[in-house]
Amino acid sequence: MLLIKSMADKENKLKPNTSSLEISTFSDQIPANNYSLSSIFDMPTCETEKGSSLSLIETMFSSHPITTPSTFDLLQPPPPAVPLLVPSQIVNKIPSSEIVNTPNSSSISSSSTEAAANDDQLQPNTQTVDDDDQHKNKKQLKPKKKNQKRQREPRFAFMTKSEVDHLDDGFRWRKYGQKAVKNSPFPRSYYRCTTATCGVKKRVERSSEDTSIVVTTYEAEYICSRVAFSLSTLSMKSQS
DNA sequence: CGCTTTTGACCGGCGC
DNA sequence: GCGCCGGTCAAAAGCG
Repeated sequence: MLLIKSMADKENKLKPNTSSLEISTFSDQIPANNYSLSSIFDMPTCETEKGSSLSLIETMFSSHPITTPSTFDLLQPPPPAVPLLVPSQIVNKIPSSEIVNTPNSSSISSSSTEAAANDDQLQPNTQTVDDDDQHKNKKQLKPKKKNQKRQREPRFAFMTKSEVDHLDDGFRWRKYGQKAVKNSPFPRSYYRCTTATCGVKKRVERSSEDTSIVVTTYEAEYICSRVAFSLSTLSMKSQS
């Protein structure tokens, strides 16, 4: 779990002189009082399973190649940053049902996106696309998948105190949807990573309980790791 | 022109 | 079966 607070002035996208970021990553399997990062030299981690965590270095260079420019290249010279612990109360505000991270979740063979892609590959494409097909309604465009319970990808959320909803986390994202959230005046935005080989999705919504907090939920652990790493890097650079 | 955002419709799971 | 809700699609509009 990474818990960082940084006094940030995130490039031009953020209002200057305003941003105080509190970022936390967590899963619902992690006790609320189980924080780490007591100093900037501690390697922040993304908790994956109960009692285990991956070092960011391990996850960054493991089996998930990223071909994008590195996060370090994309990030601007950091402003002074001060890491500190985030109260566990804030972390607990996220409904646990939203952060799915079962003990077996890390061993799920394919993500929801990948599963969908695999399913598409498995299904023979017997239809030929012509002009008429394009005028068919959406029900016909999508083949139904029966008796396949969709497995949800484990999610990892960052809680960020910021006036800006969509923070620059070093990846390129394309918004593909926005929905009103029940019991919240703020909409939830859905983003898909547009980087090659990166099919990760994320959701961004502002907390209705604390409107200064933006909750960004990633559907891939290694994204979480890289975001955490980039943030910790910002912190370390600012100290030197 | 290519990429991103917007937005209404659609889909599937779930509870009643 | 029906309605609700979260998530996704895709056409149109916007933008650099």
